[in-house]
Amino acid sequence: MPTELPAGADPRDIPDATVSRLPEYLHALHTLAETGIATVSSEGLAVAAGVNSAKLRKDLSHLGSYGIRGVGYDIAVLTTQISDVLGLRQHRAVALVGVGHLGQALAGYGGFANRGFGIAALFDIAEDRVGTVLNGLPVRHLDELAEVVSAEGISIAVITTPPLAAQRVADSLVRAGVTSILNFAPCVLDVPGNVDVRKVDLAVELQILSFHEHRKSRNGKVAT
Amino acid sequence: MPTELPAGADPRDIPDATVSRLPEYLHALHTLAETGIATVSSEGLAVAAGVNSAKLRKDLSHLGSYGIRGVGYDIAVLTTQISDVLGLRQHRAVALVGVGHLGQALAGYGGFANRGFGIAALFDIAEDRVGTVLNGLPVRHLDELAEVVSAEGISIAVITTPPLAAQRVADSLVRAGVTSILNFAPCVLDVPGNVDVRKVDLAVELQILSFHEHRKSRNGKVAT
DNA sequence: CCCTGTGAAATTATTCACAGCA
DNA sequence: TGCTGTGAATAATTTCACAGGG
Repeated sequence: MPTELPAGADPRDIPDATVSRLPEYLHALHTLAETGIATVSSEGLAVAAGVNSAKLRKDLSHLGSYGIRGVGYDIAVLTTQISDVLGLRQHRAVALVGVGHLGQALAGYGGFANRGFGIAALFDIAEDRVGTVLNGLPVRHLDELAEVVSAEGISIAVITTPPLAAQRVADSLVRAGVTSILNFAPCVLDVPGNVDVRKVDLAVELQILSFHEHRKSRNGKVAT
Repeated sequence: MPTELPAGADPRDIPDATVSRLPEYLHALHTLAETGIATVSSEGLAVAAGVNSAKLRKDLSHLGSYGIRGVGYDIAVLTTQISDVLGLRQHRAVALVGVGHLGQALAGYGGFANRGFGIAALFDIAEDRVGTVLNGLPVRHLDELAEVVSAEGISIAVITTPPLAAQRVADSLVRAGVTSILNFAPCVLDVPGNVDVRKVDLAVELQILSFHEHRKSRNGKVAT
């Protein structure tokens, strides 16, 4: 048995849809924990996370059984369990490339540190940005990437560059050993199969909302 | 009621998964148009958009048939068609509430204007922000929301406030007549059923990547 | 022929509904 | 009795594979 598998849950078997909701559950658990209560029912947690309770129970069942029938879930236990599955028990260092407006906003975003992440290094190529200090972190030149990634043990990076630079940056990141990328540049990245990419495109989100607006405005009946 | 549709595509019948990809196709089409070519095959467009061609064809089939067999799609025609379905032929005014770091970054994000959106108004409640000017737009007090939303014909809003303020802001937006919300605050919003909410949570995206990192690091094989 | 459009099959995700334990 | 965990039913999405038009 090569890799130790703690109990019940093989990460390989957790469906993507479930994985994408686990962070929401974790966040809801943190919020509930602050109110001082010790346990929560699937219905209570589901409401706090904005899903229905059947889906929540099914999701949690993929992690193994950690609830108490007739009572609910122990908030501390479930928090630990989900953090464990998500790999958040170990602090993860993140590199951010592209210190424009969005990059600066993310670099200063308090929400990361509270949730298991720390921006460990900032990179850019603009002469007037390299060397400045942001939130206590120096902005380094992209040329130092490989060195810093290795020194800081970074495996996750965020790209907030203009789209034309993004592919080149992604190539550098991959060469430096980064294996997960969060891409805010509106373009498709071409990376090796072992590298995970998630994309956030702000304009796309608005366009999806636009579709729904449009649909609503055609609301009345459309006669044949 | 008898909501029958005249021709081509009933927006009601376009699956969510397809809607969420249409903006990507549109973006890819714009990029291709800049190269000067007039038509593109499903395979070519699929690569540009980062999906496989069967999925792309199935998606486009929901809009009606706009391809030419043996040739591909006319880029101009398909661009118009998708823009139409997404409701982007009419310019949509967007309000942004919460002019912190992220809000400022979004207010200055050029990507919106190019893609059919304009930030039409900025709101905040902090004394030292209200009255300042950002990118040529004045930051108004949240109290003016209803008035401005009505005057500017705004139906879409972006929330970039701290989570504790977000629900209150959402309530105000709904009262003012906004029916689509893009929420960057890490919290669940409670809104009426006719209001669409999309949520973008930056920490959640990182946590999902963390899961995949964690999985990779347990790499060795676990025998069945 | 080439490439679209699409039924049919396969896969994935959600919801139901209830057995069984605390 | 209340609530979890889960098979079974349903729904949504993706993929296959090929008929048929240009």
